[in-house]
Amino acid sequence: MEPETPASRLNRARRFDPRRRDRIIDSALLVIAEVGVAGTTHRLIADKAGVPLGSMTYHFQSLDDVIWCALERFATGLQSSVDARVRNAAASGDIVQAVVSLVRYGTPPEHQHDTLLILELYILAIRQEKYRALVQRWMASTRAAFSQQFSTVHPEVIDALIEGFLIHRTFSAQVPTETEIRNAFCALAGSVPAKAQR
Amino acid sequence: MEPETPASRLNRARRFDPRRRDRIIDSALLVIAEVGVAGTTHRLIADKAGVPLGSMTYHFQSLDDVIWCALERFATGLQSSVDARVRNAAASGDIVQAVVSLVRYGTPPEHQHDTLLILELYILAIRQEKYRALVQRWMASTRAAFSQQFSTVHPEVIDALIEGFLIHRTFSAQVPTETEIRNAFCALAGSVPAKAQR
Amino acid sequence: MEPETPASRLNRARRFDPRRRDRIIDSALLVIAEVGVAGTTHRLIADKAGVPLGSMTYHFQSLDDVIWCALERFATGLQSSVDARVRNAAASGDIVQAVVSLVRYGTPPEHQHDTLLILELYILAIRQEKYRALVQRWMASTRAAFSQQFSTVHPEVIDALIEGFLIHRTFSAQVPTETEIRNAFCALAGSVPAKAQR
Amino acid sequence: MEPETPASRLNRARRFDPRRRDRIIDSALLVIAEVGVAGTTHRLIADKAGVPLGSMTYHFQSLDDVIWCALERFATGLQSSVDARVRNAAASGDIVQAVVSLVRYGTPPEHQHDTLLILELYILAIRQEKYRALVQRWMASTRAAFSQQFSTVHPEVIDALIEGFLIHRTFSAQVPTETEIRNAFCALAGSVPAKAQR
DNA sequence: AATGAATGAGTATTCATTCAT
DNA sequence: TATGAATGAATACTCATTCAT
Repeated sequence: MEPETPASRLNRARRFDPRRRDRIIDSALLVIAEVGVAGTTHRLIADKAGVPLGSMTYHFQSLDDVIWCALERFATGLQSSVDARVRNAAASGDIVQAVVSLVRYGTPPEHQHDTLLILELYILAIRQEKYRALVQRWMASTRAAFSQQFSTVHPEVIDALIEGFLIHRTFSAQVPTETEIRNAFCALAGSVPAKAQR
Repeated sequence: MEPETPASRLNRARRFDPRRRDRIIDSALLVIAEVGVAGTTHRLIADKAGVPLGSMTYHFQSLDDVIWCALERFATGLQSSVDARVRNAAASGDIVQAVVSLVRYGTPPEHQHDTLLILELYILAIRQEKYRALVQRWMASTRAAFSQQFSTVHPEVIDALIEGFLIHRTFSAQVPTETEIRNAFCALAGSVPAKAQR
Repeated sequence: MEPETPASRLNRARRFDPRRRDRIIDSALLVIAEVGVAGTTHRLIADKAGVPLGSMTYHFQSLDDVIWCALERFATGLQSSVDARVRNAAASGDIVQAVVSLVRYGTPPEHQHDTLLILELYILAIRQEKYRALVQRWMASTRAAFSQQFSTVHPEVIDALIEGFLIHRTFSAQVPTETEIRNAFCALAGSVPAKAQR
Repeated sequence: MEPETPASRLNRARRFDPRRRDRIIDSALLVIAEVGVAGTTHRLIADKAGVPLGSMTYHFQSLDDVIWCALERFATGLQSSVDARVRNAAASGDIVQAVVSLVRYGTPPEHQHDTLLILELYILAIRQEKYRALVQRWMASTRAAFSQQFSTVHPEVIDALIEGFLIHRTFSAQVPTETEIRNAFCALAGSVPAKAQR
């Protein structure tokens, strides 16, 4: 037997873990991405976060509450990421490139992870007002960013094409090339396509 | 008490119901649309179909099997509906109109019902090869139809825009007008927009 | 290993046990008397009845439902027992003796068992309308029986004295003798007491 | 930010609250009356008393301990109240009136509150020696008071009738009138009834 | 062929109690 | 001294699936 140092005892009992709530939310997001909202359980999240089962309902009112916190954090993060990308594009002057990078960001696993969570979010949004409001907030923010940059086209149209590309990328082995994507957005925006622009 | 004739017994017990399997599949689809794949149970489907619980596992290997049969039927039906619409458009010469009608078909409740099932299908497709193959088969078929009609643009691009419009229509109060949709598809296809065409 | 006869297999699996619901109710009553409504659990009842846990919620909607069925059966049984006793007394002409026997019936354990269940019933009756109605039905029936026999006194008074004797008997080492009880009821009824009667 | 004086800190954290234990006991009694011993939890009592959860097990060994303290205080209070009433009656000479007032004291809600606690107490008394002793102590004290006043009848008989009236009053819409109650006690005591007495 | 009684593995959730601070 | 974060044992309940009839 090892002599029990204060440190090891702390580790064993893991009392006072002020970031535990946050860690649980992060783990919840991983679990949702892995097994879906449907398959998500207190146990899976607790195991992934390395916390005892009782900790789940101590920190959250219910499983639905955990899932809500996780997906809200996810949506907020996504929204900031889109906003940042569009702001950068505005600075550099190439909004089309920003949009193209939006639909092609990340490695396939990352991409799949995000798409999955977005789809789960949509399904919840259809049935629950709380999620619907979240999705609408997020969409409105994205479109507001677009409408400043794309003056000639309804931002919803740009948003729809991005959505479609993002989702289809997850399933389709045969995806459009970057040039094709760029041309599509240029066509929608009424501007000349990529090559001619340079 | 009436003497029990073979006929009355037949009626009572509802023996020989060759369409029962079909009725169960239809009910399953309704249940999935109502409560999601996650909330779907043998009991709910059996109740909706008006069949005894034991009937479920008599006619289907498992609950997953019922869900698969239901969603496969749904996807197949959707595919035929799209194919028919595109074929009609080819005959009439206005493929853009066909595509516009695709994203605006149905009353809002019908639309929501279908979008929900499509989203559920996508989520399953990300995790299960069987569903992924189904989705890819369906997408391939749709795109084949488009590629015959839209010669100047990758059919995936048209498909993506349709997808985006369909999904966003479910959440967004503020959707593009028919003219805007038409213009978008015309722009992608490289053709002149709606009004000028006539 | 014994060869498995059809009978032993039946025993092992215990399928098709048409009286199972009844057995569960009886066991529930035993459990309630042992540990109180508060301490009653699905597990305790299932164990006592020798049925698997899943059987409980198959036969009953909820634990409250089991408890209700058990206490309703108990109250109904008690009511018949009182009615029978009073009817017999009416036939024999000695209603006072019938009442005395009511407060002294049973061995102490039986008595305690019943008193406990009655007290539990009262507590539930204070908070839940369903139980209150049951208790009132039972009281009304008892009093109707009394009012036919005791013409000179409000039956509620007789009933109250019985109630008090029954409850106190459970706690008090020092209980009144049969003669004292008899005298008390005679006094209430305005008739001459026991000894003089003979 | 204000500098934190000893006084403000005292106020904030509510340190030194010598009556906290008492407040908890009072709150416990309210909770028991509301939800029963079965439904009583540390959390409910702590909330009602406005103390932190940790305070419960700091001031009491266990939940059972809190409940015990609460019910003991209740029983003691009840006992003093009965004693006082009987002593007053002795002074005024009308013991029957004292007894009648015992079974008719309080508004219906008060009455119900007390009856509930008494019933809870009885149930605990059947199963736990500690509570049984408490109940017996209380009963003995009451009867001692009666036996000084009612010389001709076993005090248990008087006590039983009071008990029955008290409990039935909680359930029965149709209760005896004050005159009937008075007559009943007079009959038991062997004295002439109310009106004739004056 | 068809059923529904039966079961056990699994779920979310509650809560008395512990204990580092 | 007093607290609230933490825990694990226990709870009611759900449900896919099995299988004797």
